[in-house]
Amino acid sequence: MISQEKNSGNAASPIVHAKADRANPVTLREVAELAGVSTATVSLVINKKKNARIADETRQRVTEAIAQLGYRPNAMAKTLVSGTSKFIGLVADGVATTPFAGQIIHGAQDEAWKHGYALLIANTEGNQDLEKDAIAMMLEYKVRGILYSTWFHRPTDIPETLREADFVLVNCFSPEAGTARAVVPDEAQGGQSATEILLRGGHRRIAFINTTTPAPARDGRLQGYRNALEAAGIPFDADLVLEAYPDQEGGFGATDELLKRNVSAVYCYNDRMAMGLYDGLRENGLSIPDDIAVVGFDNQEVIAAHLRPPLSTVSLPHYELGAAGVRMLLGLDAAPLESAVKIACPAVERASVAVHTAA
Amino acid sequence: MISQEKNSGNAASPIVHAKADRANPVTLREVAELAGVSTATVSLVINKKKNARIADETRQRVTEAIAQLGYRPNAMAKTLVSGTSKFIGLVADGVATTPFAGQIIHGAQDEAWKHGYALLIANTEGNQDLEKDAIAMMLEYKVRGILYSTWFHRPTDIPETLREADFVLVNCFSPEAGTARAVVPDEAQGGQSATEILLRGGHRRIAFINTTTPAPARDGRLQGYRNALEAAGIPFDADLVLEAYPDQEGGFGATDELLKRNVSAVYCYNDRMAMGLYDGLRENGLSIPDDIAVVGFDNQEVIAAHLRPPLSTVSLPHYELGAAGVRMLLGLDAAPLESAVKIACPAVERASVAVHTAA
DNA sequence: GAAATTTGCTAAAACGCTTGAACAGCATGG
DNA sequence: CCATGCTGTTCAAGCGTTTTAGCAAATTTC
Repeated sequence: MISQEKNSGNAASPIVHAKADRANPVTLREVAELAGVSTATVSLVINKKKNARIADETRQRVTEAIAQLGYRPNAMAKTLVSGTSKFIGLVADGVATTPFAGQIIHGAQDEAWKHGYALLIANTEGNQDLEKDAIAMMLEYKVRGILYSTWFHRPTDIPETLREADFVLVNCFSPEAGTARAVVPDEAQGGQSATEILLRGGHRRIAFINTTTPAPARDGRLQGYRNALEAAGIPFDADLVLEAYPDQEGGFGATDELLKRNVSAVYCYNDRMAMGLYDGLRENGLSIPDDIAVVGFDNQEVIAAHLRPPLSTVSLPHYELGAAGVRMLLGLDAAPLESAVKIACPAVERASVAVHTAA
Repeated sequence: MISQEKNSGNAASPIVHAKADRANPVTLREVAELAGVSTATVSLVINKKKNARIADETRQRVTEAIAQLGYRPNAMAKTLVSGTSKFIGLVADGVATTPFAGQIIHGAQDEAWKHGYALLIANTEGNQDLEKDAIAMMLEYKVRGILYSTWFHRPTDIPETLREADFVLVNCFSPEAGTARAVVPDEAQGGQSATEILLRGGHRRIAFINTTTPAPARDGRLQGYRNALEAAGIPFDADLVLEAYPDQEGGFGATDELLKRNVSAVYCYNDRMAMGLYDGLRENGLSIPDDIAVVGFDNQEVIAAHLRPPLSTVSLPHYELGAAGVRMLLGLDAAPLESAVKIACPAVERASVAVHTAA
């Protein structure tokens, strides 16, 4: 009476059951009809429900029908019922402004996938309106949660709407502690590791060319340098800390000042400065690592691995940040509200620091 | 009788109407109740239906109710009804293997967003199974279509399942012509532009250091070189075409051979080779651009813009590829099946080629 | 061999929304 | 004043799933 769909038996339909048409996808109902069971049964079979009692023979028939029709579940319908999707949103303020950001996406995507989630990304280029829209979109699509990431490590304000979702800050943190979960690189440990590469190379007079731009990295990387020296019993000499704009030109330009310091090794705030410094040292007829050893920070592959000589440096763990963000979001990793979780920056040793032989 | 939900008037519910609880989102129905209308009306107001006749006063009340409750439509429910989502899938074989890929994502994301679509990305790292799963997932989420992209320009096989969706190949193409829409960089034009930079610089004897690795780029960039020479009336000299592995070491290693050719300018297959060549030329005491002018290809920012001197090169239009892919998918741009659409590689002139004064 | 239990399956409601048909009330035209 | 046409709104079906309660048949228990 109500539904005349079940043309069970009564001729007419020549069972053509063609494969999914792009516009008319195969539904559960059609599978059920072909298998001669109810949609409930098909659903139970598909989802391999533990305590569902289905005869092997039936299960078999359903499986065949599914294969025959090329059935694909409609995730939207599923989500409607369950209330939350298998999406994790990733809001980035610069997907590709830097080669780095890609790695955050990459890490997040891999980890999300591992747990059955797909990544929904939005690039906002820092535009507040776009950001708001992006978050709204994600909320509408019932994402499981949102990763809010920045392309360089910095404090950030938390957009109002973000609080409507479950979220984790990635590569950034809230200035007001205790209000958001966050994961950031461990700059101090990184700075320490960088310095230690040089210490292991036998160097005692080590300069640090820091950036002029205020950032957590600036403070952290300096702190790491001091910690390393202290641990090695070398007094900190403020005169050995220079500052320059954090790019090639900055590194190049710092060469002269550096040479006045009479050091045997330099730790640069980042790889780009190191790249500039390479040019500067070369112009002064100095060779790396024999005359001066150099380490950078960031491990920007295209640069670091291919300079001549290849640059020893410290990796910014972007991939790991993305992955850790997802784990924290899903509650798989501890995610304290009080302070950001710090991810280690592993040292990457290459030829820009000579191996220390004997004492 | 059927529904006892409409507690219209009959006491009991103390109209607390709190704002959206994360677990219990506000629904259309609640908005309707608060505004004292039916859900149909609310829906009509929200979607600003053209031929819906709604009194201004009603419209007003609904709008207020929405604001008051902080209502957010459930996109999944919407999609269920309409049949297709506002998603565009992007399958990439290396999201961040290279800084490039990020730009494809970026371009696709911006363009998609512009048309009200969100990007669903999946990184497969070339893994076939992952790829299949990713495409399946996208199909289940009823994506409007899929962008299938590779991190370097190359022919590709089209996964079986991809054909179940509307799709466009980005930065790759099908070896069997006429079977898929595709968008790729115009390598030949790029090679020609690169060579022309040198020709404009007054150079006549121009070497080309090509890659040893077979790829459309290898053929296209060489063709462009030949086209440019021909247009300038310079006979092609096979002796001026060298080959090397396409990285810094390759460029560096090609220096000696190059110097035997007695040329005044070099066009390198890519920026990384140019970077290596810089080192090689420097070691030979040659200066760029005075002794030898250099152009690269790819415009890999971190390298090209910051070498000393900055490198003239040609951009791979990754951002545009992503954007064009989306437009083709949505039917906004022509998308012939017969052959891939080619996107121009614009020249980027920097200081590695001196300006030509006088003839 | 009746009662109790287990097995295999289905009916139907629910998820939140859209949309065409329908309807009441009112104004207009003849 | 009846037919007609608007206007503003609601009804109710439907989108493709999941899931709980329930039912008939088969099997076991005593």
